[in-house]
Amino acid sequence: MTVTLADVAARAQVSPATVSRVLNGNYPVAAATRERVLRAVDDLDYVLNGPASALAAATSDLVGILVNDIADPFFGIMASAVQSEIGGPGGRAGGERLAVVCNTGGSPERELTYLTLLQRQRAAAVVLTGGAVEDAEHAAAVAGKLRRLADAGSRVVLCGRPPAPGTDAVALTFDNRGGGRRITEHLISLGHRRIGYIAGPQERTTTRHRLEGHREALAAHGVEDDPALTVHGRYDRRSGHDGTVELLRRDPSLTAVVAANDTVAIGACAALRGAGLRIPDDVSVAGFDDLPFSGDAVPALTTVRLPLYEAGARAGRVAMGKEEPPPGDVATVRGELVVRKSTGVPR
Amino acid sequence: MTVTLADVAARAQVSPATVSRVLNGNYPVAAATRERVLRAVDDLDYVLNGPASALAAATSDLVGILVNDIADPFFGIMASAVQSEIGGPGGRAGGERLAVVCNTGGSPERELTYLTLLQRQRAAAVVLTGGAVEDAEHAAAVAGKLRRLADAGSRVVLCGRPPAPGTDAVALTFDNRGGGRRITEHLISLGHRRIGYIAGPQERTTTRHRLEGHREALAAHGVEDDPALTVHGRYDRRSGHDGTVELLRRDPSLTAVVAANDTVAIGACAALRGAGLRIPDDVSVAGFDDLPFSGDAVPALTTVRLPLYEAGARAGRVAMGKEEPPPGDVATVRGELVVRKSTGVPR
DNA sequence: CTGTTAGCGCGTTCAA
DNA sequence: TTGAACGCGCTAACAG
Repeated sequence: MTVTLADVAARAQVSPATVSRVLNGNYPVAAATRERVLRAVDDLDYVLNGPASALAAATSDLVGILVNDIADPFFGIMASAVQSEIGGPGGRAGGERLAVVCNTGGSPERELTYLTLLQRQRAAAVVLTGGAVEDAEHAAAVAGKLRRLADAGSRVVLCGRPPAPGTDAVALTFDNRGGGRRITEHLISLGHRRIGYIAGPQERTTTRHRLEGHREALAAHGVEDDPALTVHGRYDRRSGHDGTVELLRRDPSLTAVVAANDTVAIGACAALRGAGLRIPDDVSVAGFDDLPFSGDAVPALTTVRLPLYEAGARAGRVAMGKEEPPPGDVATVRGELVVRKSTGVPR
Repeated sequence: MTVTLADVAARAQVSPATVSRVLNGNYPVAAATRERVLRAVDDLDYVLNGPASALAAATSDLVGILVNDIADPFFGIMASAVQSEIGGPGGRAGGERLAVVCNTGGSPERELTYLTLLQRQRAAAVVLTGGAVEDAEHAAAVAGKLRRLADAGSRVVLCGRPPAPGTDAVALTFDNRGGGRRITEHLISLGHRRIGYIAGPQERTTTRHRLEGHREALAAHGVEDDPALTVHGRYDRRSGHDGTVELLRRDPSLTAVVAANDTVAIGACAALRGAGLRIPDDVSVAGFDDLPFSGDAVPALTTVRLPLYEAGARAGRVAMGKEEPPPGDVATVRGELVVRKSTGVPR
């Protein structure tokens, strides 16, 4: 039915072992023989059987990339960067590796499910992107999975995610706290004192770190941290809209809104506009991440730029063993304040 | 080292076959025995060996999803929809299927490479999203790959892509031509006569179909189709910006711009604003797709809504055999005109 | 309902 | 430099 290695061997008049060797290029093979084999492969339209190969070699060409939301460019950009680094030569049997982007939807259970699936597939490497869920039990379960993946030979890299204690996974962490601090400092320096904050989901590390940075800035400049000025929601536009409506209800005198990320900020802008407020004349708005659309928003969004592509690419290289892990297996990636048109002096 | 099926069998005091049976749930097993096996699996922290399983069963739990650009929500939305339908029960060994999102970057070579990789992995199904490249040689190569995938037992579904002649792949096609016609008719009905068109890459089906719809509308209403009013570019913001600058240079009197998609439209808006023109007072702008940000743009974008999520979900179900393929294996998915604030009567 | 027996297709020793 | 033989871990008949 389907053509196998043996068929190729027969046609090239060599042994199956020889065919395997030319395909993997791991052993010396006479040039003439290799020619013959390659021709047979071509003639027969032979495609290596991945599972069989992986079984025999006890490793596969799969590289898993876990993302919270594949429809969100924040993750899409990192995923495409990781993927750009894992292709090319270096893989077994033909040189190409298969990037497997897994969409967890932010669900802890699905995260674990996918890690199991990748372990089952004997993935060559696994890259986890985005913040982690702050739940002791889940964190322990993830750590266990990561440890077992590593034991089985998979390289594990965290991208934009804090280190996982109890594992030796390499972590490229975003400096969310520092970014959060800088964006709020920017607003304070403009003269804002009543600053609303629309945070992400309560239990995520990214949410907490950005919020902590915000509070650090308030404290450092002696600005009151009114709990009523912080609301939580998801990392989407809707949350920005609804959160802003709520903040405005609680304190109509606020002069600035900091959003958990750019998508949330866009929703905030919509809500402010809906309330008849001008940006930044009446209320300033700040985001986080600097996604592609942020510069095109009207007004262009002041935000913290995270080098998503660069971080993803580095994670990919580390996962492939093409780059040394950072000292201590942890690197912090800073975000840069980008001041545009959505922030100004308070009215 | 790693625990195998045999280890589980030994601990549960049953044969390996029985363990396999409870794991796959394909054969009747006594409740007591199943209990015992499941406990042993748990005790030993056993994880099925995917490659071995796939080798023996001659099929895998992998489902491939090909996308042109994973960082583009257009594809992200479809991919997440496909993926939402392929999980759950029905897969082998534990019920979960692994969605493999493959990023071709729009490159024909990578498209072929990924198809080979998926064939190599004996993927259970493959979903190709987005337009096809219009190159006879490449089309033939893809058709050949798809045929071989189907022969090997993979189900092949095209989502938002025209049928592939010479294959029996199911196609859920977007009515790009009809959408293109409706958006331009909308502008004509508002009174526009000098309408610029920023098309996508020359050689893609999506580009051609949308453009043809545009021209049909012009012809149907006796509006001159000036070749100078059409420019080509990529499906990104930059192309929208640059294309608009060029169109403005060629004809400063144009009153409307139709963009290849919403992302391009956003770029067009930025360029118009940069030229000191108001939208829609001076120039109307229309997009295509209705991505999440389109309603939040300022002004909110008039566009053609494509039911990306629904189409992706349907493709996923068909790929899983959960839904019957449409009659003739081809279904056309219509886009709906969404009139918002970016279009108005010409100045 | 369960155990026994063969492979699935390939990589990798060990000899030659 | 090449071939022969074995086994990777699992599933799918076939018995019982």
